[in-house]
Amino acid sequence: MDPQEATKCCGPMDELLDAGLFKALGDPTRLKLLSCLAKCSRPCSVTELTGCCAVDVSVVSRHLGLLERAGVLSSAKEGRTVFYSVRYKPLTEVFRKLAKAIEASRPKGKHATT
Amino acid sequence: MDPQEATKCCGPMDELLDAGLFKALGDPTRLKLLSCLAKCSRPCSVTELTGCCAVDVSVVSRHLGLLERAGVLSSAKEGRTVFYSVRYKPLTEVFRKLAKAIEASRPKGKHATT
DNA sequence: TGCAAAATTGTGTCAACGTGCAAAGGTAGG
DNA sequence: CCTACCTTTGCACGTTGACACAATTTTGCA
Repeated sequence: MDPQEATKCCGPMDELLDAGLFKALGDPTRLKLLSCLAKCSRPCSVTELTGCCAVDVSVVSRHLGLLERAGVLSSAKEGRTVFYSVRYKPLTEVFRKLAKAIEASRPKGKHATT
Repeated sequence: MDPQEATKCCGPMDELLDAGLFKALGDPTRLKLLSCLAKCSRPCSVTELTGCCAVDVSVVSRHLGLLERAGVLSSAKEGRTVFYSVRYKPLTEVFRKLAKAIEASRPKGKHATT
């Protein structure tokens, strides 16, 4: 198949390759927040999470909001504090499907797959 | 565990969460190139890949170079044309490990995992 | 040797992004 | 009410990133 034709036909990868998700994960500070949140294994507030990285609270708030809009986190307001949690299921699913799709599109034993 | 402490201890996710990789995948044009390359199931030249997206050849060249440096693609020069291929194995592995790590850090049956 | 093709690199432009600081919502408690 | 706390938003600044176009390099071929 030529790349020209490949553009038109859409395989299982196309709906999985979401630029928004990857862009959200493409920042060290946001990655740190996600890692922290995952290691805590519990919902954390914005102020708590601010202790994870060396930036202002306002910046953390913005990052968390972005991660939520990207589908990485979920938030739950409780009084005046907002608790963020990792959306484990969807995130796991996306990466698992992605691995599967890439694996599937690999031409087995035809080309070098370095 | 508090986010403060979580910052210091490094779990299996920390080495997997590479901002460089996600940043490389966080652009629609680059994603299109990757998708095209995967659907073709064969190495493609820069000129060929240019047919995939509506940008200049120079831009495509830069994108492909970036994807290669990020570990997504591999290149093989043949005469005056350069063929790019998807690095299926490492890419699949990263996403599979990522899915595993996120799944593992999920607190089973304790909090809502929306 | 000269020319054409393929790819890269240089340069300038414009939008998007990350950040800090200050101000502004909301919300619980005295 | 009034204050303190948590969070969000507005604004300004500097950096990064994507892009087009032109020039350059490298290679194959007549």
